Amino acid sequence: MKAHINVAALNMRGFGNPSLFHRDNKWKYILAMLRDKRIGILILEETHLNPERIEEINKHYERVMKVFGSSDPTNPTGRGGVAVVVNKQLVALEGVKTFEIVQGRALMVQLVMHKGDKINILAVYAPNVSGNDGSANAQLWRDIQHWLESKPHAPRPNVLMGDFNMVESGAVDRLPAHDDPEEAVDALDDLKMYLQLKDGWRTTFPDKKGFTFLQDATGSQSRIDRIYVTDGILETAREWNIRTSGVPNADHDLISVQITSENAPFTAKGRWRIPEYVVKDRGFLDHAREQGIIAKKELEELNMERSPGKNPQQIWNTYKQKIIQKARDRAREIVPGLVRKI
DNA sequence: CGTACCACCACTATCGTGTA
DNA sequence: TACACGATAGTGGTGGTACG
Repeated sequence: MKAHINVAALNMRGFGNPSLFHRDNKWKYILAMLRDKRIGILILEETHLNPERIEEINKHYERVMKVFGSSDPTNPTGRGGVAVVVNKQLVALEGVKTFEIVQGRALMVQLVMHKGDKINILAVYAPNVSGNDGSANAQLWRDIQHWLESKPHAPRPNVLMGDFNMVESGAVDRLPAHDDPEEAVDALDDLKMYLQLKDGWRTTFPDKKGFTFLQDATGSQSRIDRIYVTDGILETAREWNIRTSGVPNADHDLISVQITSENAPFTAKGRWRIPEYVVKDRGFLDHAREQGIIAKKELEELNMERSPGKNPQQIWNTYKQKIIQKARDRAREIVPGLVRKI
């Protein structure tokens, strides 16, 4: 049984050839990506999908994926558009709900993970800022917040991801470095605070330079594609990645993360067990062996004579306590190491 | 089917002008 | 002098249509 799921986002820059069967159509690359990278949920921007195209895709790829989309109101096949693709072979579709918050720009999907946990993913494609004018970009964040405030019974997103078309800190997220308009940064900040969300990649790599968008013409790079999550999700999230997508002519990279549902085994009320990555850890194994030998020696020295302070049960128990303590210590040491390795 | 065309889209850089 | 702002240019793509 799988407790974790790969979530990814990509700006796909159009549909490709208008025929799904044509070799230059992009959707077969999307499918290949879902399979190769074992992506359960994929967020797409600049999809240029109208309802007819969505229907066509859902028919053609019915056995493997389901697409939920929101189209630009004025030019659905020509600009913008967000979509959420569910890999049917990895994620159950029962109980899925969608909320179109801003047409062609913001679409929320609620999915039911195993054990009934719900995950609410808000997919966004923000307007780009032009020069110093961040007003359109800022407006999207305000529109989303107003929508949420006016619908207190709608789900709160615990994942916010997509193409933000701006960065929070120009010094580290752009090359050459430059800040984006304050209006946009502030509006996103407000929404972040309202939803208690954090930039997962930046939290994991506080000073690292990493970019998701390269403009060939100018050589400038930026990290305008991001994934924000709640603390609860951040705790167990792994594998924050920026990778090439394999989709032709998509000039953004694929961003992804592996998340675990909030009540998943590691943090559940259920019995704690030694994580797999600790069981395989050399430091832990050596310690377990050493302590085992010590315990065995103590047992032999007992020579079948028991007393309240010294008996086989007690020796066994202290042995177990020592191993568990070591496992917890190693787990704490290993996890940041794993993250750093990525 | 491929190609040629045209308007449009996305994103960044740069340059001139006004203001502190 | 420094910066904010607005307009514009530049690059390379897209989608739709027409044409062969």
